[in-house]
Amino acid sequence: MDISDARNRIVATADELYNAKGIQAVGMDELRTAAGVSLKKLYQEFPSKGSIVMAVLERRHQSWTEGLDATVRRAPTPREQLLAIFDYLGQWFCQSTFRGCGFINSFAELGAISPEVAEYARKHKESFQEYVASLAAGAGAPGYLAPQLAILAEGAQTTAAIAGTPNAATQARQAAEVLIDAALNTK
Amino acid sequence: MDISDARNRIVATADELYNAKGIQAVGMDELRTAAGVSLKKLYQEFPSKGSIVMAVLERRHQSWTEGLDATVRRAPTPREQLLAIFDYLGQWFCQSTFRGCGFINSFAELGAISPEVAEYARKHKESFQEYVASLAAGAGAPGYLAPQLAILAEGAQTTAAIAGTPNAATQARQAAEVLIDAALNTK
DNA sequence: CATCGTATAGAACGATCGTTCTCGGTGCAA
DNA sequence: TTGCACCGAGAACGATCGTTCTATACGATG
Repeated sequence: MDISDARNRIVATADELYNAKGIQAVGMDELRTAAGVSLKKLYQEFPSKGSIVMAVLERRHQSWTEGLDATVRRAPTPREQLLAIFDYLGQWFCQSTFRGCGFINSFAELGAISPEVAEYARKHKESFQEYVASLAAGAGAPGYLAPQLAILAEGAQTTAAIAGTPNAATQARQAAEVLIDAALNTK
Repeated sequence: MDISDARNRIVATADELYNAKGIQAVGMDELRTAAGVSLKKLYQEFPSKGSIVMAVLERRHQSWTEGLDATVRRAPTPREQLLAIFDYLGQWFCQSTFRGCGFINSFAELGAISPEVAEYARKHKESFQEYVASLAAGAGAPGYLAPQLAILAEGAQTTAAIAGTPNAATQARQAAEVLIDAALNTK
């Protein structure tokens, strides 16, 4: 087993467990067992639980960004690229492991007591907003459209998570269509 | 001191502390000290921390519902009543104690390990959606408008919380205006 | 084979959690 | 004054947390 192989497995396992049960509900021993590494190796790879949490957030950010971009890139027109954001959300919501946005959740759980976590969540959302803004700019939309679509996407995530149904994705997508067309026509 | 007076102070203090630091980060001893009651009285009023959490959620639900309705009722027309939702959010976001929706936060923190909390958060969001639906119906809007506005409201809450700015309220309000007018015109 | 460095499983540690118990004081009734 | 029922402060308890330490097994090297 490679050394970074163990590292990856630890982070991947932590990601799953933290998502399924919440960060604070998963102890190091449970993570150790699930990842199949010794406690010593765990602390050899990471100095503390907090650093594992940050590594999980980085992993989530990368996974989310790549997955979103892959879906968006399949859309033929700038307008459909903006709508593809909500298709990506729809796929995500349908996964059985979906339990809400990991950044919203970690912010809610640890944001008040961990400046690192709060800051990383802020950065992640900021990067999403910039991504939406770049797509909106590509569609020739006015600047106010992107924040509106980002808010729709955020709302769809929490609504889907708490309601337990993926309906919010299509509802948000239809709303996005109205907002996009209105923004493009009044331009 | 009345017996229910102590109860109210416990719940009010727990509400503040849980909101400020997160539920799991506030121990019974800290709550006891802040509320100024003995540990014995605390457990005399509530059988467990979980029951305090549920009492806090009930308090939040009542406070939110009443505050929202008071703002909405001041609006003269059905259309402006729908928009008043976002004015209410704007006021809320500007409070220094604002740290996101307490139900989203409690769901993120405890939803996976406490069916009670998850269920109550679901019920709260459901009641909000029904409230929006009743306002939308009063404005003569088609049925699909209310979920769209509710998603906007949810998104504004998480965006404002994580970004740390109240901007999302006005952005969501402007988006709501577009959606409302589009829905009313195509009817 | 003997030896040594390393990795492992799991015990142990201090801290903190939610919860309960004990002790000492206080007000009231007789 | 004496007895008694309550009350608050905080010690105590068992569990669990994150983290570290120890004892044991193993594998490579001479």
